[in-house]
Amino acid sequence: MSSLADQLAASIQGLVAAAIEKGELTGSAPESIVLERPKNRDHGDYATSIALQLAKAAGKNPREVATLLQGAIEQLPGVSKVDIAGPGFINITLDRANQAELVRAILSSGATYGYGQSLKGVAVNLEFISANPTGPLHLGHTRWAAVGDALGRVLKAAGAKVTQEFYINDRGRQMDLFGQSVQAAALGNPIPEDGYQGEYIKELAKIVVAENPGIATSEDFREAAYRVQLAEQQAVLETFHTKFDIWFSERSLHDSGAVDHGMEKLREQGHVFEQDGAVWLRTTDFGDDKDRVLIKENGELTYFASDTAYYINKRERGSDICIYMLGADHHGYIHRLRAVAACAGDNPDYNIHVLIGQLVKIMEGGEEVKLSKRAGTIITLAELVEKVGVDAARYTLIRYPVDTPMVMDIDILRSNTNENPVYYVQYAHARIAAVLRNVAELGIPTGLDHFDPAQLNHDRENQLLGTLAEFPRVVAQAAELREPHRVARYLEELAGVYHGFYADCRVLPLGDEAIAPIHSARANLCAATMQVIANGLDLLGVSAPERM
RNA sequence: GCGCCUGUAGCUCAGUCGGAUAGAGCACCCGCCUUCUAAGCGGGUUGUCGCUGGUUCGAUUCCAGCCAGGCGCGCCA
Repeated sequence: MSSLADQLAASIQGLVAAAIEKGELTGSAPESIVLERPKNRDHGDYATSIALQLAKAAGKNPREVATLLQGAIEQLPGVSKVDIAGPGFINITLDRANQAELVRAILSSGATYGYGQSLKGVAVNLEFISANPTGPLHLGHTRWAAVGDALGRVLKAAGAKVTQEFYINDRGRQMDLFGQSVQAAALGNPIPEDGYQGEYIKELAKIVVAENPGIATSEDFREAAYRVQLAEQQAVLETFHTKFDIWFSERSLHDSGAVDHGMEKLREQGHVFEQDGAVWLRTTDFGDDKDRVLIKENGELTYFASDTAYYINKRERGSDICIYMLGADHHGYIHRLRAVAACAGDNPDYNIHVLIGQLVKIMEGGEEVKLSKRAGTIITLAELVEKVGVDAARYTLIRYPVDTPMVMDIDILRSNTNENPVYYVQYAHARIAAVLRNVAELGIPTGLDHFDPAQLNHDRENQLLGTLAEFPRVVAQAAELREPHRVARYLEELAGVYHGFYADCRVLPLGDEAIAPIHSARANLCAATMQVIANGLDLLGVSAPERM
């Protein structure tokens, strides 16, 4: 389903091509024409600068070019007026009744309004969080838990086939230290140097001992505590509405032979070499600043070897695009991972996409809460949710682009005020729900056969319709750029426009006023708005309450 | 030294195929509920878009260099 704006843009492109054909213009027609929504509402519903772009090649004044196109654009269906402004902008005003047909489209599409096909048929592997199963998920993981899950939903809405995946780092030295730490806690011994110090280690020790009487070796402690800790992470993410299709164990990568297989594949591609007794991957062929070791001199595999094998494994499982979401402290991995893709014979500009999330600071009571990754004072995902709730936590983390560092103020998130944007959006939804309850009670007919689009000609209604029309574009762009925050920002704008409409356009009959077509029309407009807010919040994994 | 990210209003931040007078919230001031949810709406005040050049009809946006801040650069995991 293409939007009205897309249809218009295509039509205008046809007109430009025709003008060139007829010799009225010289130069080549652009591949596509962009219709933008002018900031200033006096500039119509849509505007294009196409005349300014064409003027030079045509050897004409931009306003002349615009004038040339003006008449033909005016004849297009759904267009009521075309103005030329400034240096040569073409401002288009839509026919209002025609625009109001959008309400019908939204209500019949329902929960899928806004969904598109831009990534149809593309299989995306979305890996995020991927924590060690050696402790609770903390604030850094939480940003990805929210953004990653929202991005997955957005990509699906754009038609992609998405696999959300959590890579469990359950192999290596950190796991051994973890086992030794839990064992020490259970026996009342001091935690080893470099071990895990947090309070939760003691709790794990108690659980492990209770469930496994007679447990003795640090390996057994490691395995038992691993299971408990992983289950806890899974449970917390469940409450945070973050879902994974696959929990992928690093161990399984080795056990299944996938690492050997990956290594073999890289050898075939000719980028593996030996030096100083170790086996290397020549990542510097593809932009990395140094080559990377796959097998150490002592014969052990590096963590990097797992990474490469895992990438190859994802691709062989059918993923076209592998998206990695990493913390800022891992940004050194960008070139490395892209080089891995290139070494495997892939196109790093298409098959792999590394997103880097900057750090999250958390403020409470005017002071920064310090984070310490493996020691005591960790703010965990569970604690954050306990403080502010799932909706506020998710929404706040999602509404900023991930490449900017962000500050979460616990005090603001706790407050039910306008400073807290999630309430602003949810309130709009609840407000509409209340209006529609009243509509039903008064018996105002709302079926689409009672919907007369010509009733909607107030400026506020027009503005609301224009904003609703943008939603599919926003979703497509959020998917394309991997930026779910765009959906959140759009919802804030939509909520604002609705509140403005609500202030000026009464939906229910006033006093003993008779029920008229305008009431049905507005009720349907409200229902359409509610649908779009609900769809948008769903893409963020945030609830859309009927009452607040 | 190399690499990634950031620099927009007093504060927190939006703003990508380059567009018209650079936006929002908070804060500050003033209005609006005896009929739809005031967690709302309307109005007022606030800017060398880090700096310097380049590209062009036009640059906060693209390019180069510089300045400032954050983070990282192991045969660790």
